[in-house]
Amino acid sequence: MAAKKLQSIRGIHDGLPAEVRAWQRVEAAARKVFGTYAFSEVRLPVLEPTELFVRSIGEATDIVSKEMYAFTDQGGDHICLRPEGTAGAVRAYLQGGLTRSGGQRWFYIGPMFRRERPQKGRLRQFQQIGVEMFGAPGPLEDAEILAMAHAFLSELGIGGLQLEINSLGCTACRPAYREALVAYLHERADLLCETCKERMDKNPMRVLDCKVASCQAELSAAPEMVNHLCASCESHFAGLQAGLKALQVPYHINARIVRGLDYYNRTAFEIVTDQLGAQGTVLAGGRYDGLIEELGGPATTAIGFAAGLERLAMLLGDSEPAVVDIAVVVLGEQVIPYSLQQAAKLRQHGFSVVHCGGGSAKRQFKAADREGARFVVVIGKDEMQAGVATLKNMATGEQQQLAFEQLVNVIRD
RNA sequence: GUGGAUGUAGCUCAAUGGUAGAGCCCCGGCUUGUGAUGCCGGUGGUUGUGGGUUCGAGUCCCAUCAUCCACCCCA
Repeated sequence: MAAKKLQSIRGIHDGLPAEVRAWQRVEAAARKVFGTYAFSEVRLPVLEPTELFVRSIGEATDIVSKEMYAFTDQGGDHICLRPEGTAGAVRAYLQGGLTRSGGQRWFYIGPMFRRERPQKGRLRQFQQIGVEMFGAPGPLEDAEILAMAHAFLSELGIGGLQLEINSLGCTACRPAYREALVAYLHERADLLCETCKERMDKNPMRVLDCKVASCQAELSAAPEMVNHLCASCESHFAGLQAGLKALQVPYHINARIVRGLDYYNRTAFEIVTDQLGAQGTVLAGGRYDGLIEELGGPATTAIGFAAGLERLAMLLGDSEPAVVDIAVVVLGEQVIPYSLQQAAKLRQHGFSVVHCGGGSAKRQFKAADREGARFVVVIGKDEMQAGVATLKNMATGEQQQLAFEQLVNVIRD
């Protein structure tokens, strides 16, 4: 070992083959399901101007105030590694001049960066699968987006998930609710935990999802946003639920759901599991009707969500081993060039083929077994001269001599 | 950022302050062209790193790094 051990940065992990296979299962499900809803993939920059997140997520949020990898580059520009995907998507939507091109339905898959204390299901570089819909006026779009999220997770076959929805109200009704909540909290301030006392004025809605049991007890009678919605938010929320019922998407209302990012309004939702410890949110999102205007575009309704790729992959259970169809075992130095040619031909038929590299038959069969090869094609001097190969089925142990054309058909079955 | 637990072979783990081990993996052998079961042998560790205490430290102390768990936050 070298003088100094070189290792990855804290909280930033390598995607080794077994893990990447699990990721690919998640990605494949996303592409398939999102495709059926006519969403298109976009690939957006990892590096963005720091200002973008300050203006969208909000300066006071933890993400912006202490978790961003932000720095000044050699030209003096303030840039950062993106901590989430929505702001960049909006920026691209505006920059791409798409505001007059009708509604946009986008999804993306890629790394995000947040300098948090690492934990299970919480990394400093992690991957999100995100969905954004620009031009999504009504509750119908909310219901369809949620149905799509539900279909995506169903496609993955993950059980034990729960969809929770809430309404955060809008600029018309939220301030009054907020006042009512703050008043309620102040009445019993001395019964709340220390962090909640701090949160009470800074971000009172956050108190609602405090995990301290005594706080939750005090909150049982707290005013809930759902009961303070203005008429239009009220009907929006009702419309969403009607849509979910029509689409048979199971859900329940959780008035405690709050979003950490400033730009959300009305519909907020989370899909949670109890199998991931403290990091149980597997997918979350909501409506953000004000953000596009906030970033300099025309007033545009929008809704989206993001799912944690690693978290989903952890719920998948053991992934399938890599598939190897054929291992080529070659016996005799002089047969090696010929065996290489035959391996190449088998690959042209679309099989995954490993060449065992010669040497003793025992060594090569052992290697074939380790690779999990379904079949072994044995080529020795005799086979070469006769233009055939010995095909062994590794599961059954059966073995037969066949011409290459026949052999291809046997393996296909 | 706060609190707690843990770092010994590639992996999972042993080792009353007194010579660092096992299982699995890997490599080779048990007749000439046959794996996954058996038998035999072999490679592989400055015990995360740096200090300290001690005649002597994997073991005790301090620091540091990393992982895990919880808080916090969030996907």
